[in-house]
Amino acid sequence: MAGGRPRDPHAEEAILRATLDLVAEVGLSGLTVDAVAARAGVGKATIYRRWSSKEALLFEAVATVAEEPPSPDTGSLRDDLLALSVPLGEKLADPHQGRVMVEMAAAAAQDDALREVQRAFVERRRASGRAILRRAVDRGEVPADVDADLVLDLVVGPAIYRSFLSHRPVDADLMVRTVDAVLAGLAVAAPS
Amino acid sequence: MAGGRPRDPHAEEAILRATLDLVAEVGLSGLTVDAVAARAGVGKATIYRRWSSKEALLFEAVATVAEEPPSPDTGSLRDDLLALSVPLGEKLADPHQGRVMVEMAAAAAQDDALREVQRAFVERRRASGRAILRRAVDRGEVPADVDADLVLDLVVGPAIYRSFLSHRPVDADLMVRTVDAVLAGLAVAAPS
Amino acid sequence: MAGGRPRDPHAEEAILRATLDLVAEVGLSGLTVDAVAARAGVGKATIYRRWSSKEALLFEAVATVAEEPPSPDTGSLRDDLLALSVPLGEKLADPHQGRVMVEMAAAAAQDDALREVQRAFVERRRASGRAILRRAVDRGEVPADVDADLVLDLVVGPAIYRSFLSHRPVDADLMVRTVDAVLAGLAVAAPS
Amino acid sequence: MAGGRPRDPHAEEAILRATLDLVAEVGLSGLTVDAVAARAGVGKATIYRRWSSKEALLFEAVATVAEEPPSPDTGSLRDDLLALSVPLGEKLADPHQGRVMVEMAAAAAQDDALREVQRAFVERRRASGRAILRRAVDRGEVPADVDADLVLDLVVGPAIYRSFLSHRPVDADLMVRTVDAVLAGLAVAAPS
DNA sequence: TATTAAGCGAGACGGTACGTCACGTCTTAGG
DNA sequence: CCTAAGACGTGACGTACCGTCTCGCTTAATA
Repeated sequence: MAGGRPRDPHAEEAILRATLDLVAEVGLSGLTVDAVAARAGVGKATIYRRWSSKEALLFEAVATVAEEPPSPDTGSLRDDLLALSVPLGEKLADPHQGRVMVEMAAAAAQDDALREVQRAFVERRRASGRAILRRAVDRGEVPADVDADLVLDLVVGPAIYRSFLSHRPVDADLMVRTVDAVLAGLAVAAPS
Repeated sequence: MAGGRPRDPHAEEAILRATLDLVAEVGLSGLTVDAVAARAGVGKATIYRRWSSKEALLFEAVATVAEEPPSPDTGSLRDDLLALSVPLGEKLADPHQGRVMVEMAAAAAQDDALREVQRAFVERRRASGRAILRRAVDRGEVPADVDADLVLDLVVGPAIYRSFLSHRPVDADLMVRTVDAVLAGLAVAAPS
Repeated sequence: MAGGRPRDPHAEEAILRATLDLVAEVGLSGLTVDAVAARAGVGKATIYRRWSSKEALLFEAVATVAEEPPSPDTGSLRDDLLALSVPLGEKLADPHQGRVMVEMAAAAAQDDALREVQRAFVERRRASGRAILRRAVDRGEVPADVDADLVLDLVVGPAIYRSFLSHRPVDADLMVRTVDAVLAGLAVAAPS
Repeated sequence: MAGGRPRDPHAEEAILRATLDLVAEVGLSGLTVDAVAARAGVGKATIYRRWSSKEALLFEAVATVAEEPPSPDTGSLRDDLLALSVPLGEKLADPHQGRVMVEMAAAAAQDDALREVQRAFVERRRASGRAILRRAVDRGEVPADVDADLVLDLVVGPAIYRSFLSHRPVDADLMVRTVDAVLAGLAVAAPS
């Protein structure tokens, strides 16, 4: 048993593009499936056949354009961490992207499936961060028993906190000072 | 001309209570103005007369029940910081409250007025935190040029980041390890 | 046992005037008590203290400006009837007044009290018409057993029917032809 | 491009039936679109997709159940006219139907489109009446230059006037006496 | 003259219905 | 079986009026 018309890949592409365009224009909360369908020149059913909700659609659309997490290996822990955190800071500093990020976080908070998607998305970036720390351990820059997860939380947390909750500006300088403060803590914890 | 029947404070109270009850039951996204009105035994217009949106209503309801920010003065920077951060961690660890927090953050991201309310709310807590650091400076625990804002971001950020974005558990232990890591950084920055 | 402030006759007058102005502008269905109160510079309670509904208010407002029914006595039945019917035709021919009349009829259809008011209002005009016919009988113009009520119904009915239901124009010529046709019927019923 | 799901004729039917049921129960003014939707098991949008107002809906519902205008041909002008007017009299005599009729007239007075609908509805009945008179002319019962429109206005007007405005009872006897009076006028106008 | 009961403008109150919007599903005809 | 189009039932939205109810004032007639 088989056959039937195959799904049109053009439709998929058009939907994702329309989604990104619209979310940039009106935000996640202002996004409507009707508008996506109209913009993409597609029936609503064609969207729901592929995604279970507009949030799921947005998550995939965002994933589509998200570049691979950077895996920097500059030989310096500080530079590696900055290569990881500065792009995040730039994303949060952009009002559009920052708003969409917190709206996605809110959506994920209410839906187990989306939460898992977002967790996995973040985890991929964290894996890259753990690799950075592993190399730093190998180089002797930090003690072997460093709590990599906590270090990453400390590097990333302040920017998230500022952007999502305390509504103070995020910029590159913040990321630098954050990394330096965290490294200071690692140094004292591991004196020669 | 001044006249007119004054607004009924009982209605105000009933609305806020109904809002809190309902948001605890169904979350911000599941909250409807109709339901609040019904639960409070109030007409919808009575709600809209006071608040411009259900988000604004929720913000005030939450502010109403929010206890004053703790102003601990234990004589120890570490204990003071924990007194500040552990209650936040507990709030985030509760699925209900954590979800509502990120939903409120998303709402604030889309509305200037709400953003300002949230910013002020957070700022009051941060002021308490800056006082803690000032006292620590006075005691000589940390150098006078400590960047209090960054320290507070580092203390709070990881928990926010975990709860909102990376969806890993938050608990008291996390708060302790975070504070200790931050203090380690301060120590090395200010060696005797 | 004592007084209390007497009702302000200025308020009464202002309310009735505002009602007539507004009903001319927006019709009975578009009339709101709030608007009447605002226009009259009066509290809503001051209106409800005097009238039980906006329809009752309108009925009294209209009665206030309604001139006394004409009691023509030209010596000719034809002229007397025309003196009675032509002004009605003019009222119906005016789109504003015609619309308000049918709206008032609809309101009266739903409310016993208003129906009685309207019935009495019409009855006063009919009494004048019956007097006309009585005089015509006295003059020997028509037989003594003429059914005055039916004659009046025949004189007035066509204009009402055209205006309310069949939506064809009403004009003075219609009233003349109607009266002449009715008189023709009377003549044959009372030959020489 | 033509596609799209066709409108469900079952919904249409259910809506019209619910409308008639409800208007019989509560009258036009007591009719609510919500109630129609609930009774018909239909969403409100499904109603608004087809009709622009509850009045428009009612007009169509009434038209749906209105029997074709009688086209009597008894060979007698008197009997033909009675065949036309007596059923109208019965309709007006019924409090329910009479009330709805005047409410519909009031609605038509305020809306051009509805007025045209009602005008056309009445006109169809009037055409039947004109045919009656034409045949009477052919038979030589009345002169060729009879003003058919005026005759019909005279036959129908009194009942309308009584029901809508003067609030006196309408019954079959009234219709008979009206027709006889009108015929008397025609006879004198056309003596052998 | 002091009291007092009712009226006053203003406007908030609990309701009800409005007409709109977006949801996610379903039903067409056609490829 | 997929497609575009678009109607479907559901349910919340924010608005507009309804008729009632305080408010803090007059304003006269009564005691």
